[in-house]
Amino acid sequence: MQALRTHANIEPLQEPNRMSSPPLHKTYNPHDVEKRWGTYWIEHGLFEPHLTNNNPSFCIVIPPPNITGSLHIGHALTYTIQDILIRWKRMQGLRTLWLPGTDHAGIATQNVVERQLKEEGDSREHLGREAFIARVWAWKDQSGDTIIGQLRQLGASCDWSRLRFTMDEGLSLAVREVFVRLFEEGLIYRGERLINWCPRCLTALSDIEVEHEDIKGTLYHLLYPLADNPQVSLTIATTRPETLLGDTAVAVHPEDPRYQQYIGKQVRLPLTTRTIPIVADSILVDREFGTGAVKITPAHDFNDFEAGERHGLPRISILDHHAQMNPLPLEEAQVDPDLRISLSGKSVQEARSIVIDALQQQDLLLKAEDHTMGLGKCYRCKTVVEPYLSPQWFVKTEPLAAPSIQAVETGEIRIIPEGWKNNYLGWMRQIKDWCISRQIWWGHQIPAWYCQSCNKDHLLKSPQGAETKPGEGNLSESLNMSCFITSDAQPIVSRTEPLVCPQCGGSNLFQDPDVLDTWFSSALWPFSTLGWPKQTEDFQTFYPTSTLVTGLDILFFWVARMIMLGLKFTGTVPFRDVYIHALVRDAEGQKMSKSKGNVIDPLTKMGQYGTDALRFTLASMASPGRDIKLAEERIEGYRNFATKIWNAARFIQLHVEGTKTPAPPESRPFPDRWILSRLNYSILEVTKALNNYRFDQAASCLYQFIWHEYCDWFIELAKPSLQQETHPDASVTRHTLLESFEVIQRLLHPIMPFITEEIWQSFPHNGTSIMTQPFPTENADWVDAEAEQAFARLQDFVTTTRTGLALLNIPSNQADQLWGDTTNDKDTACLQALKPHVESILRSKLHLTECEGWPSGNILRLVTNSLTVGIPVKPDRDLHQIVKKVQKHIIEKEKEYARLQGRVSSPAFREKAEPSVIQESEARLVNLRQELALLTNSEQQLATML
RNA sequence: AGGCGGAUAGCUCAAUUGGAAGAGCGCUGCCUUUACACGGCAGAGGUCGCAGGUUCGAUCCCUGUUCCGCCUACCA
Repeated sequence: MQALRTHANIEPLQEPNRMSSPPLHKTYNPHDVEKRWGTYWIEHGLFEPHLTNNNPSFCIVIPPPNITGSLHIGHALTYTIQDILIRWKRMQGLRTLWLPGTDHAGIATQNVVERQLKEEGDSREHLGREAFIARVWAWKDQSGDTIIGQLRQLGASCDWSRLRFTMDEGLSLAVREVFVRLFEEGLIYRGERLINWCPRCLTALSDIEVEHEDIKGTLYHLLYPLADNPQVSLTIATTRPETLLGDTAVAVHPEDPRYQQYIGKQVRLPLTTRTIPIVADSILVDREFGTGAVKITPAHDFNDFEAGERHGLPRISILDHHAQMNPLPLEEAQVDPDLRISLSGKSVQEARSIVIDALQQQDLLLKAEDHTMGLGKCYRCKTVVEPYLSPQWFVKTEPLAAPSIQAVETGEIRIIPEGWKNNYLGWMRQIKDWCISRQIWWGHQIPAWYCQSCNKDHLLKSPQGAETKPGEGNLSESLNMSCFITSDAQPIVSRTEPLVCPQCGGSNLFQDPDVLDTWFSSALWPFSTLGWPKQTEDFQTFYPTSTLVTGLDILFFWVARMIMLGLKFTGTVPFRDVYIHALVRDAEGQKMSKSKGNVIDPLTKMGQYGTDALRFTLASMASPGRDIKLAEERIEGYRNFATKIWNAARFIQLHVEGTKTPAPPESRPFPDRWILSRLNYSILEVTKALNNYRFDQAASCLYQFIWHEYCDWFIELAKPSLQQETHPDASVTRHTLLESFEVIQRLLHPIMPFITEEIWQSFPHNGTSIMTQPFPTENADWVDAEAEQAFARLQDFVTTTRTGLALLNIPSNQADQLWGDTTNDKDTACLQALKPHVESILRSKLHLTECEGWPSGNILRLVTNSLTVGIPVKPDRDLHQIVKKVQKHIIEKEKEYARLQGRVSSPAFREKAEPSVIQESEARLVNLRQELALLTNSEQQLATML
């Protein structure tokens, strides 16, 4: 640790200079303070790592916010936590880098710009691909960095000179490199699969981009007559009757006695002229559910798709990319002509009621019952997602998952809190292939090209299902119209654009129109941002990164995939620790959303209460594994804390100003030794908490120590000696005040960077910034158990005395006035009666040796081992209240006494409990007996006076 | 449907190899004492979700149960 202090990034501790610094303003104005130091830090390059030394590195890559985003409270939490870690490690002398950047957020950004175009009466299709992309870039340049500015406001000490964007040249290079290598190894493939399709965004989505929601639906029981005996029908249960037009089989359980005789026969598919087979499938069919007979619609249901594969069934897709019924496939499906006409162009909902009507007319609808079912929605636009058969690109994930599972199992990557580990492992173990192609324009276009000559038979397939050959119509127009490239086309995958076809030498090539899933480039973030695939200095210094801080919501989207691709391409884990923090909710525990109007805007709160207050609030509530319910009062409370610190600083400044900075004393009075010992303890506690990612514990420890020990006791005790210059302890106290307060600022700095910098700078100091001062470490010289014990007794004595005063309703500030009062008889009698009561309270808290001479006049004199104090008192003449209190006290004590006596007299307890426990219990019993005697006595005396 | 987590003061949350329940906010009372009323001092307030079990002793361990939250999932 000592060695670290000499490193260039950290300024060694020095005697503070004597230069007079401007004193703190009378009132704390967070806005001024934040503005001043926010700029200062950047101007002095304090966020940049110093590469010239050999200290260990510490690196966090930022979870890149979307360029469409603006800072919400969840961001504020995650970035505050990261900044706390970064500032702390930087102060500890590590080569520290927090690498910032933004994500191009494919679908989200495209949606934003498309919405703008719509307002202008324009459209993406009308603009064309190139112009549209140019338009998105223009939008990005204009408002894409909003959130970066807001991050700076938050005090985030990112190295802004290394700002990255997922579509930067370097990052795009990494994307291509990874894509090509995965393709070459057979880990990326194309195929016509059933995928999740958003009919509004007109693109494929991966499994995890679909949000599930339970809705109330209907389970329809439909009759499918046997082809050879229409008198007999199978009853099929379905929630989606409209898809029956695409049925290609009916499945029953092979061992279901009800249906065994029908297996292999045909049914007539209602509303069509087709017949379909009855197959046996034990995987698809649950005998208990519905009727035990299931329709198979391979093109519209994921299970049916798989069942279709097992039985070699054809797939009939009856919906187009807008999830509307389309004439062409309906004709292929041999739907009744009249129905075909009425269905054409209808949405799923409309089609459902038309189909139900038609079935009813033919008496083929047996019944309809309520049924809750899961419904998938697009995570970007909340539109109902439709399973859709289309050619897409996939990553084969299983070979990538195996090492990723191992990395977490062996602890090479730690997930904190550990509870989420199983979540990760469970998902990884049953991972599915990752659909990475998106039918949008904004993003990394897939580096695959097609030769029109080599694929001349069927190259394009329209969303309506029609296949066209190259040369028929305008190619680029077709691609604009969301045509798919058929899955049997041969892609040429390359790092650079090929000029000629390697097969035929022809030059009629065009690039795959799809772009990659946004999360594909995010998955490379920890190494692509550091320069990979080049072996840059940054990459070598900072990779693998140290800690990844994120919310649970992107564990699978992002974290899992970073681990998979990081291991695959760099051979090592991308980070050591994954710290997963909670989600922020409002005070009622509701998820914050604009539509609910319960959004707490961090920027507003920062303006209102100060950034430090917000940061401290977030830190204090970041307990692991729990959602954070943010109540505004908490921010207010910590704003008060900031004010308290400010005023403490002013107090010290006021009393040290103009005096010589005191030399370190040879010996200190015990309150000074006490506060240093407590400070040392706090340093250990805060460090321990930060080491364990317990930001809540660090915060509450700081709060408790600074407010309730340093301010409430130490500063209060310092006052008498500071206020008279001749006091023997004045110089020592000044030194202790200054010294400990400076350490406190450094200890607090990671959480409250602005106010601590302001205070630190306004005190005598040496160095550029508190940021580059060493984080406080343990100081064994400060440990003083004796002083702590002595101080605890003092605190107890003072507190108890004050309690006694309050009990007698004596305002402490009236003490002086009362001092000379003459005593009257009634008061004396009252005090006499109360004596046992007060004494019992005092006795239970203090080790009183005597409680003498009381009442003597109206002076209460208390004597303990070390102190004698005389307190002037005056009883309340209305005794009723006091008697009530005494009686209540007695009841409580009696209850406790009974319980304790039961325990102590139990033979089992005596036999089995530890001796120390027995002793303790017995001692307490004796104490209680005494107290009870005193109290009862007191009560009786008081009662006679009423 | 499965998995995980939570249930402790009016609110938000701590703590505990099982042995007298703790903070903050809020509330009540007193106090404008030259750091701070965004303050000080004191106080009230808890069958530690419900029911069983293990134990001399359970808020803590076990079983069951009820709510709430989250994650995963193909029950048509």
